[in-house]
Order: sequence, then structure tokens, then C-alpha cells
Amino acid sequence: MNYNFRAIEAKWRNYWAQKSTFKADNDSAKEKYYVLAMFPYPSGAGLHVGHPLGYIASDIYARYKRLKGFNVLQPMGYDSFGLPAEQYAIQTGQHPSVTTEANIARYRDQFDQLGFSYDWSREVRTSDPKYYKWTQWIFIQLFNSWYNKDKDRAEEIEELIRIFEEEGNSNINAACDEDVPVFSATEWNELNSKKQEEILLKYRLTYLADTEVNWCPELGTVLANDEVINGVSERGGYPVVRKKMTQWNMRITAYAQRLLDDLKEIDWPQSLKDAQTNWIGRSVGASVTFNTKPSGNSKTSYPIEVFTTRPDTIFGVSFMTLAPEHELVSKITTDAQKEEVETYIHSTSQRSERDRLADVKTITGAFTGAYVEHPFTKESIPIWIGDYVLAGYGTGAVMSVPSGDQRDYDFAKHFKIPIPNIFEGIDISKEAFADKELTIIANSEFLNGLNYKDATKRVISELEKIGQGIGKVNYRLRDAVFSRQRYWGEPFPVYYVDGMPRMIQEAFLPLKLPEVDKYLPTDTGEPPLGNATKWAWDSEHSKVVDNNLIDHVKVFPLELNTMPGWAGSSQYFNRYMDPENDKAIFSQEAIKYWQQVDLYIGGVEHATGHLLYSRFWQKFMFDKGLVPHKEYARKLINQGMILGTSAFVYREEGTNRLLSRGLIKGINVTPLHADVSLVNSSDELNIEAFKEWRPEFKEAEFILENGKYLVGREVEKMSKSKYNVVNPDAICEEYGADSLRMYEMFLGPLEQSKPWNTAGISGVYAFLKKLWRLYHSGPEGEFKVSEEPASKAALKSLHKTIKKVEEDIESFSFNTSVATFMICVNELLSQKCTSRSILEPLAIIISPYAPHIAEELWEKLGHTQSISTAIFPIFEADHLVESSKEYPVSFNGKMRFTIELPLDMGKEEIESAVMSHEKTKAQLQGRIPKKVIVVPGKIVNIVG
RNA sequence: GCUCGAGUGGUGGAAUUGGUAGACACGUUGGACUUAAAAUCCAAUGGCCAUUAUGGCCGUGCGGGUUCAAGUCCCGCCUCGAGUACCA
Repeated sequence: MNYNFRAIEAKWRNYWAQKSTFKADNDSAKEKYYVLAMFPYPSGAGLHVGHPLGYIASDIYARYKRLKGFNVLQPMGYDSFGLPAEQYAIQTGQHPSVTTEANIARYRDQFDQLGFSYDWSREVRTSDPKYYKWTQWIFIQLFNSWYNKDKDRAEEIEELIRIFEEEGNSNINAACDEDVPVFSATEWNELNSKKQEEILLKYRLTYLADTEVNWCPELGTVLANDEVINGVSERGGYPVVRKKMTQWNMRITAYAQRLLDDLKEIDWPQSLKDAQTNWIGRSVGASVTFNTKPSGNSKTSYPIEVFTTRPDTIFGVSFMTLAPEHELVSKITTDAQKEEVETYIHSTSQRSERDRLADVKTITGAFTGAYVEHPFTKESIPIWIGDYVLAGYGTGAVMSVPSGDQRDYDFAKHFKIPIPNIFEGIDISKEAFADKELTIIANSEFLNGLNYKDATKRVISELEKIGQGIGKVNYRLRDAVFSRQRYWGEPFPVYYVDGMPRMIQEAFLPLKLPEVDKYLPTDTGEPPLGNATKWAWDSEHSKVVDNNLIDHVKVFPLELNTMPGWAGSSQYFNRYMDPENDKAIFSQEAIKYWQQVDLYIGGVEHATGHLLYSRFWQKFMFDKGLVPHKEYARKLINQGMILGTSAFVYREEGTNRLLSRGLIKGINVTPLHADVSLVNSSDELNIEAFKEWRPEFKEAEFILENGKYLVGREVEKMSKSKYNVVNPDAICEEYGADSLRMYEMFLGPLEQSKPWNTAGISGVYAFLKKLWRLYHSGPEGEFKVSEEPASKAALKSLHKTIKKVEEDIESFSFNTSVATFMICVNELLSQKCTSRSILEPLAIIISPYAPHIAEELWEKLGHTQSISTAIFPIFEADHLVESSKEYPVSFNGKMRFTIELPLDMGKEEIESAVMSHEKTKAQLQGRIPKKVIVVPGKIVNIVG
């Protein structure tokens, strides 16, 4: 009777499915525990061995918590809106839903194969209208809300309207657009409804605005900042340009401070918190207004507002710098400088974002001919423009203090602008001085002699007195653009009356995606939904009707953009709690029971995307009183990425010769990816198979070394295009899911990225076979356990293992518990232990890791109830562990011998026991030790 | 540049947080079983020296320091990786 993992795994996969073993109730006497792994985008390639890492880890934890008696919720679903399905649709004409459906089926098979204990009755799909109904619903709630900074929470827009009607907006402290005019109640009430609507839009948490966006012509869509990497799109690597478009935006900046503050109360990896902190980019300083001096043709004085983190250096200002795109540039430039400025603006706009980033060293700029007046000294300060000032950050203008900022310093040196020194005892002839801690201000009137902190405080109060500045906190975080010119995404529940957006009433949701005959933008450049013929809103009958009925009286145009990828993933974790609910996003009973995610596992690549947006929506939901927690995930673990090991062949340039890797030195070669399945474990290429795979090399000459063609190796991300993908199906076929699960955990620490290497899997496979043998000790290898009580040694092995495995799981060190199992099984085998009292608990503690084999053994032990549904408080067995311990005893730091002593001895008892021991006396030879160091449970050290 | 993280055998990685460095596994070598292969089992495996055994010295990127004791703590470097970047 051998370990037949195929039969065993098929049997239990079936059993769990039929009995709905992992269905979680929304009500239970047991304590709840919610384990969640980030749901995947179902791509056409299926899962590779890298994907399951996090899923295995969360499954082990979920199974462990069930054993401990928790009511565990572990759901799974699909983030099924997205670009690849749409791009496939563009190429083939096949509806994205068809592709998506097929991919999901494939994923489901693979999930089942790996034995994950998901509650599939709660599956969600973001592209399912029953699901995206609630994504649309949240959008409407955001539209109907504004952010009250005084109360630090989102409130109903009706409340804001009431205040406007009663007292205007002068007393309102809201997170809103910069350009909101101040108005009284009377003025408000006299506005027509369109004007009122325009103003309200500037307050809403989701709003329409002409935004400068990252436009990717190749993809035909707008990208969020986190989807653009080094000036090219994250997906596909296409160039991205800046472009103004009317877009939906999310006012995430309203929550910037809370997103920062609440990081303190969640147990997330520090590196991830750091990434979010940097991304939000809080900087404390002051907003200062400099007024331009009327000159030449410009009679008016314009205020220029700047943000600075160093208001204490205000007396060191020797010029102002505006971004070339700054709106005042054209107004203040003098005739004499006009040509130079326009030439400069033209040349910067020609430079792409990428060039600008790549070329930081070259200093460029132009003088506008205009001046501002220093708020204190009243001196004239020249205004320059320069592209080192970014239009998108702060106000797009800076007060330049060359002595205190290196970029200002370089700019001043380059254009021969004076560099006044305002620091006590500092030499600034070589570079700027930017150390806040060591700053003592000089040559600065009332700030002389003050340090950074005091000077900042003083100058802000002086600025406030003269009305030219105020203390301010600035964030790098921008509002998130929420429109995509795409088909395969959530439609906005929005139609337009007189150009202003209206929300479709909740009762008529979901607004389903219309059919289109092509998935590309329309001929007039509108998003793909512009191709739909039935895409207009009949407001009288509240339904979608044909476009040609649009009369702007009763039938109105619908929004043509769709929502971005992160919309559907920003509340899915709560929807799992009550996924079938048709009346609400989730019932209050459900959320009161499940509260929040206790453990969230996913990739670190979502740090500034999904993991930030979802926190924002959760806080909004909290403000609305819909969820009990400000944060949705109490603890988060980032699993590392499993990388592929690519193989390369080397073609000599200009020839059809392929050189083995040892022969390429000094020769010009092009490395080409070879499929890893054509290479054996000692890097030798199967040349015939390679020729078969790549017919263009049929005639190629292979230059061998020692009779072999060796490939080069490199660790890269696993991807189809690099031919380095290892598929879990093949591994499961050869070794079984339990082997794969254990091996992925054994590979190394969960949070670390590491290359996949199939070679070592034979070790865990051999272990599972040994485990099987432990329970099959009959003469023919048939199942046999003894009812004899266990030996002391066997008990010790078992209890050591239980203790270690529990510690490991609680600290997510799954790799070392696999090692512990191996030691335990080896010990039991060598002790020929067949005692039921050992083998029963062993099956239990192994079941989170290798659930199929554990179930099978459990059944053979005579249990009728599944190991996965019973509760075993076995993990609380540490009192059984050891009764004595061997203490290594060292003399003068060198280990000499060991002494066996009872465990419950205290420090002094151990000391005296050791000192009176024969071996110690022999070792000391009558010498009197200076010191005896005792670490209970560990070591005794005698210093002579 | 800034922020974070990591450097341990041929390889992946352990080390109870200051207490026998290299667990466990892969690989390699030798052996048993077998007609043979696979599978399985046993032994060796950081380096150097010694050997009949007992043993000795060195060793966790580099250089210092604290300590009876340092992979672990402190100071100064080096290298690699990740994120971010003209953020005022």
C-alpha cells in the first residue's frame, strides 16, 4: 500500500465540496476569525507556481484557526474587470465576459486542486452586475457627501446645502477645490440650479473636473499615478503624456491625514507603512504670498502663493521660481523678456516627462522681467521660470533660497543670481546648507539668532499679522482620477442633464454594461461605451433606452467612461460577509459579527494602489456609520514573489551559430530566452526539442562545450514571454498538491521573494511518503496502529513538534515547521512508534499543511467526522513537553560537557546542582570560579 | 539623492532574539538492497591541521568596540535588492 496521492487528493477534494465543509455561518457561538487572501485577476495564462504562495499561507492559517475552535471565514473571488480581457476582445471580437468566464473556470479548477478551504458559497466577481451594483452604490454615496474638516468626517451633501441656504459658505471648513468663491446665503439662493450644482461639485467626494491626467495613447486610456512607472505605463510599458480631460475624481486627499494617522493602529509590515507614508508625503511648512510689483504693461499686482517647508529662511529669498505652466507666467512677463520666456516654455513642453526625469543635471530657466516684493524687507525679487519647479506639486511656485536649498543654489549659480547667506557661522561658498537641526538664522531682522523651530514659529506669526502667510501642511498625495476610457469596467450610474451629472436612483441599480459591436474608442474619440446604441437614460421610466431617443427633456445621455480597476476591489472584503444581499451592500448583522479582516495576505505591489484606496473607502464607510472599524484589515502579511529562473541561449551576432554559455567571452552575442522545460537540472539544453520548439533554429549550428550545450541562467519575474513559467498543475500531477503546498512553504520565509527551483521538492515528497509509512507498518505495508501507550521518547518528539508548530504558525514561519515535521517523523520511524496516541495528534497538526493525506489517515484511524470540521484544542499541549533538559556546561567560554537536570529548577538551584556535580569538580581541579552564569533552560557558563 | 530591507557552507535556508553557528532539505561522495534501474535505507559532507582514537585552530560582507559570551547589540565602511524621486 503506497502513498497514492492522486486517489487520496481526488477523494477529499470531492468530499469537501459535497459536504460544503468550509461553509462559514454568519452566526455562531464560536469566536469568529476572518482570513483573507487578495483575490486574483483571472488571467488567460492560469496560475503559475508563484501565485499559490499567499493562498497556501492563508489556508494553513485558516485551517489552524479552525482546529483551535474558531468560526473561520475564508472566502475567495475574482477581480474580473480588467484590461487583458478587453484587449483580447479588441483582437478577436469575443465579448470579455466570455473570456473572463473561461479563465475563472480554469482558476477554480486550480484552486480546488490545491485543496484550499474556501467558502465558495460566498464567491464574488467584480464584473458580476449583482456585485457591481454595490460598487455603483458606493460611488453614489461618495457623490452625495462632502468632507467637513472641522468634524473630520464625511457628511451628507444635503447638510451642506442647508448651510449654504442659511449662511453661505464663509464658515465652512471643507476639503474642496481651491477655486471655490466665497458667497453669502442670499447670493447662494439667487444662483440658478446649474450654478449651484457647479459649486456643489467642488465639494463632493467624487467630482468632475478638468484634470491634467496621465494619458496613454497606446492603451487609449487615463492612468492613475501608481499605474505609471518612469513615464511609461505599468501595463505594457507604453509612453504616457500629460493631457487635460474632464474626468471623475476621488477626493482621497480629504482623508490624507487620517490615512497617515491610522497606520499606527494596524499591524501591517513597517515597509508597507513606510511606502504609504512616503506616498502621502506630508510636509509641514507655510503658505506665503508674494505680491508682484506692477510694471510695464501690467498695472495690476498679482499675488503669488508659494508653499515652503522652510519659512524660517524667508530673508534668504533672492528670487522666485514658477513652473513654466504656471498661469501667471503670461500675465507678468515683460515685453522685453517675452521672446525668451516663450522660447523656453516651448522647449520644455517639447521635452517629454521621461526626458525631464532622466536629465536632472541640466539647469534651465528664463527670467520673466517681473518682480515681487519681499513681505518684510520690501525689496524687489526677480521672478524666474524653471522646469525644476513642478506645476503639479504645491502651488507650482517656490520662493528660492539659494543658501538653504541645493536646487535653488545650483539655479542661482548658473544664472549668476546673488546667494545671500542667512546662516550663522556656515560657509556656503561651495554648497547650500539644509540641515534644520544645526540652523541658526542670521542677517534676518527679527529672526536673528533663532533656531529652526523658533524661527519658523516666529515668522509664521509675523506673516499672519500682515496677512501674507499662514502655517500649512502640504501633501504629495493627489486626488485619484476615477475615469477610464474602457469598456470592461463598472459603468458609472450617471446621466447628464444640461451638462451636469445626475445619479441614477438606488432602486434602479445596477446599471448594466451595454452591448457594443466594437471595443475600441468611437470615430469621434469617445470611450468604447460611445459605440453602444442602447445607452441613454429615460428619467421618466427610469430605464436604459435607445440613444436616438435622447431629447434632453426626459431622455438623457449616460456617462461613457467606466470605473478603474481598483473600484471593485475597494470594498470586496466587506461584501464577502453577506454576498447575496440584494437590499444592502451587507447587512448590519453580518458586519457586526465579522467586524473586519483579522488576517489579510497579499502582495506588496499593491502598497500605494489597492491598499491605499481601500483604506480610503473603508474610512468613508466608517463615516457613514456602515462599518464598525476605521481600518478593515487588522493584520497584513505580504507574501514574497516567486521568481522564475530563465534560461538563455547565445547567438553570435550576424551568424546562425548558438554558443554554449562557457564560450561567449569576448564574443558579441545576443541572449535569447529558451523555454525552461527544454533544459535539464544541470543546465543542459535538449537541442532536438529546442529545434522543434523554435523552427527558425533548425539549421542553426550549436557550438558545444564538453559535448553539451549549456544555457545561461538568470532570475526574473515569471512570465509567459520569458518562457520561465512553471505550472502548478504539472507539479500536482507528479508529486501531488500536499507536496506542492509543503514545498512552497519550505522554500523560505513567506515574506521573502525567491526563485522557484523544482529540484528540492523530492525532499518533501519523500517526507510525505515516510509519513504514510509511519501509519502503514503492517507486514504488507497495510494500515496498522497499536493501542499500546506511547513511549516517553515518542511523546517527547510529538510534544516538541506541537509546541514548535504552534509558535511557527502564530509567527508565520511556515518554513521551519515543515522542518520540524520532518524531524518528528524521522524520530518516530526510528523509534518504530506505531502508537495511536501519537499518530492521532500528529495527523491533526499536519493537517493545515497537507490536508489531503491528513484526512485520509484520520479516516483510517477510524474517525467518521472530517478532520477539517472537528475541533482539537491539541495545540494547547505545552505542559506535556519536557521534564528535563540537557544543559551544556562551559568553562571559560568553552563547552566541555552536558548535565541533565529537571526543567523546573530555578537559577540558583541549577547553579548549585552544577557546582556539586562530579564532572564540574573534575574540570575545575580545585580552582575557585569567579562567576557562574546560568540561563535557565539554556546554558551554564563557569568563568574561572 | 532619499526611505526601507538584506549579506551565514556548493545551493535554499535554520539559529528559541545575546547563550553549543550551519537545524531541515537539495546537491555531492561512499555503502546496503537489486540481474539492472527506480524506489528505499545507512554513513560522510563549512575550511584547515592532526589522527589509533581523544583533539586543535579558523569561520556568519569588511574594520573597530561592548560582554564571561556577538550571526545577533553599538560605531565606521563595503556590496546587493526593493520602493520613491527636481516634493520646495
